[in-house]
Formats: sequence, C-alpha cells, structure tokens
Amino acid sequence: MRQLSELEGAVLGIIGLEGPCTAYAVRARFLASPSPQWSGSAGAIYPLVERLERRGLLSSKAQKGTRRKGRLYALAPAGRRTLRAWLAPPLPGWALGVPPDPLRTRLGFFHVLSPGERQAFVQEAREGVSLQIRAIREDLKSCRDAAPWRRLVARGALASLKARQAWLREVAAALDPAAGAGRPRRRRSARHG
Amino acid sequence: MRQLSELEGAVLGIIGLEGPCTAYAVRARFLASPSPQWSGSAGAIYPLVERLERRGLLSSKAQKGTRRKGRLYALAPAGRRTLRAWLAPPLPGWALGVPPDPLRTRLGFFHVLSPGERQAFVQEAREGVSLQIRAIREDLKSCRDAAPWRRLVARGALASLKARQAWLREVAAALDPAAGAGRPRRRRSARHG
DNA sequence: TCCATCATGTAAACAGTTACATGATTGC
DNA sequence: GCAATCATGTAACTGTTTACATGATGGA
Repeated sequence: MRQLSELEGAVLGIIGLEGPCTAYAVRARFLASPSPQWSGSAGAIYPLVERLERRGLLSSKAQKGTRRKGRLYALAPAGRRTLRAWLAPPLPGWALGVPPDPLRTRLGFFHVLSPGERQAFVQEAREGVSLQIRAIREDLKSCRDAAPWRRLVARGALASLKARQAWLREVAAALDPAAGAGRPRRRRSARHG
Repeated sequence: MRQLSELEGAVLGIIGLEGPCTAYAVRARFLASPSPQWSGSAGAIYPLVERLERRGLLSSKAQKGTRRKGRLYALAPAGRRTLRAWLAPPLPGWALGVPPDPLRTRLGFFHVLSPGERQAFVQEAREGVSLQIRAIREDLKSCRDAAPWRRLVARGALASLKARQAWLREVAAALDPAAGAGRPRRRRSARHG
C-alpha cells in the first residue's frame, strides 16, 4: 500500500467528487484549474487511472449511448479508504513546509542582473500577480453557491497571491527606497506618455 | 538553446554565487534549504551538472590538494548568459500563477472526511505551520548580515507561511464558527490535562 | 459530406527518486 | 589503525512531458 502522490490523490478526489466519470472529465478539471501545478496532460492522466484501477482503487464500466471506448471510472471501496488515508491526518511533514515560489527562487540570484533588470523583474511580477488576483476574484464570484470547500480553496489561492503581492511591494521598496511604496508604477519611459 | 528547468536555473545560480565549487557543495545548499521543493538527491545533482557542462554552460577543473575525483564547476560565459535569460524578464507566465499548496489541494476533497477528521486536519496543519514559521524566523535572524537578497528571500518564505496561517484560521472558523477565532487550540481531550 | 474539435490514447525521451556502492578523509 | 562520515557517484525504476495518431461527434 504505497503512499499516493499529489496527482494520484487529486485524481481519486476528483472521481470521488464527480461520481463515475471518464478520464477525460478528470483531465478537464485539471485543465480548467487556475493552478499551473496541474498540467492535465493526457500522457499523465490516462496511464494514471489505469494504474489506479489495476491497484483496485478504481472500478470501471463502459459508457453507454455512445461508441466511444473510454470507460467510466468510480471510486472502489479500497479507493475511498486510500483517499481518506491520503488526506486525513497525520499530514506528511513536507506539506507544511514553505511552498515553492519561482519568483522567490529567482530573487536569490539577483546578483547576476543589472539594477535596471531587477526593477523590470519586480515591475513585471507585480503587474502579473495583480492580473492573477483579478482572475481569482472572478473565480470566487462564480462559486458563490458551489460546494462549501470550493470557496475556501479559492480564498486560499487568493490569500497566497496577496501575500506575494505584499512581499513584492517590499522587494520593490528595497530596490528603490524612494519609489516602492505605492501601486506598481508604469515603466519610466511611459511616465510622461 | 532550450529553456532551463527550475532545478537547472537554481544550480547555475548557486554556482554563480559560490564561485567554483563541487557538485557536492551545490547539493549541500539544497539540502540546507528549508523548502521541501529541493530534495538535493545525488541522483539529481551529479547527472545535472554533467549535462550542463556538456551543454557548455559550466566549465570544470580538477580540485587540487586532495585525491578526490569530484571536479570544481564554474559558470562558463554561455552559462552566465543563460542564467540571466532564465531569470530576467520576460517571466514565464506560470511563474506568476497560484503557487501549489498541498493543504489547499486536500481541502478540495474534504467531503470524504468526517467532521472530526476535518477539525483534526486543520488543527494539525495550524500547529505545523506555526512551527515552520518559528523555524523561518530563526533563519531570518541568522542572516542579519548575509547577502542583500538572502534576507528578502527568507521574508518571502515567511510571508507565504503567514498567509497560510491566516487562511487556516479562516478555515477553522468556517468549520466551527464558535471556536475558530483564536490561536490553534489543543485537542479537546487535552483541554483539562 | 466535410471540417472542427472532442475524446482517447500511445511511444519516446527525459528527469528525478531510491537505494546502493565505494573511495577519501578525519577524529580518536 | 579503525570507525564514522564525507564525498562521489551509478543503476533501476517510476512518473511526466511532448508530440503524435486516430476515431467519434456535431454543426455548416
């Protein structure tokens, strides 16, 4: 009984949520997710559900009313047990650790950039994060009456983005103490344009 | 000229920071990092630096004053250029997206847990995150006079953990409106112990 | 009927983990 | 000189991406 990977756990969870569904439907969920963590590539999902079925965690039956060959997968009893074990305490220690952040990673190597490039980096990051925040806010509006956790998940995403935004403001201030306090500025060349 | 992966970029960056150093020294950095993103496994690092050297991004020379066979790697000119291209704007879009969070992922599937398990999950998560926060605070103290970005990197990690903490408080409140407002409680059974 | 796109995969290449192996160095 | 651990890998396995292939379906 090996430990599930994040992707395996998420697939079991989605099938548990959606009821019997095809691998394609699972994929569609990942593709629709705003998180870049989930690529939803076919080469990942199709072999994965087959694996889970061979392990006895999923059961499947043919779709009817269509000539498509894809099958409908559902949680087998062992699958439900495994899913519960995957997400209930005790939590794996690494899940509580510092979440990865490619911007933070890059900041550690700022010494190779020129001051101008550094400013451009932070500028672009702040604008991009603001866009993301707006997208998640839309998402939040759209799930006003969705499942109870759906909303909290979206609020978690929002919270992490806002923390990043505040941190980037701090970085900007450190790069240029005189100017970093406000909203992200347009680039200098555009200031009088 | 393929795009660098996160790990490749980070390795180039570290070698740029440390000056000529062995693969082992690079590994040691990853192993010392508080982020679980960087496993620093030997099987990842050694082949990686060889690959980077074959691509002309690293140069190497033998160590002297020792009989060890590991070599000292340094950034080749092409490596420095590639590193700059990797971290300077334009940033890859996914780097600005919602950072992955295994707790958030799991919350999406809370429907399979009992109310008690949900509370235990959140309780344990809050305690674990608090511990992590304390560890990062220590880290911050220890880099009072380190490189200028080192401190901002640590503050970024701290910011993301604190955002998670606040979000978990919100989740706790949603699970149990009467009790979620304060600091994480001890488990019920221990309240009078 | 034909085209777009939906749905379902597969194969090759690659990266990363785990587990093992082994020589070098240091401390006692 | 011996043990511990530092340093340097390697091999097998597994999972994921990329890129391709192809049949089904629905709309013009």
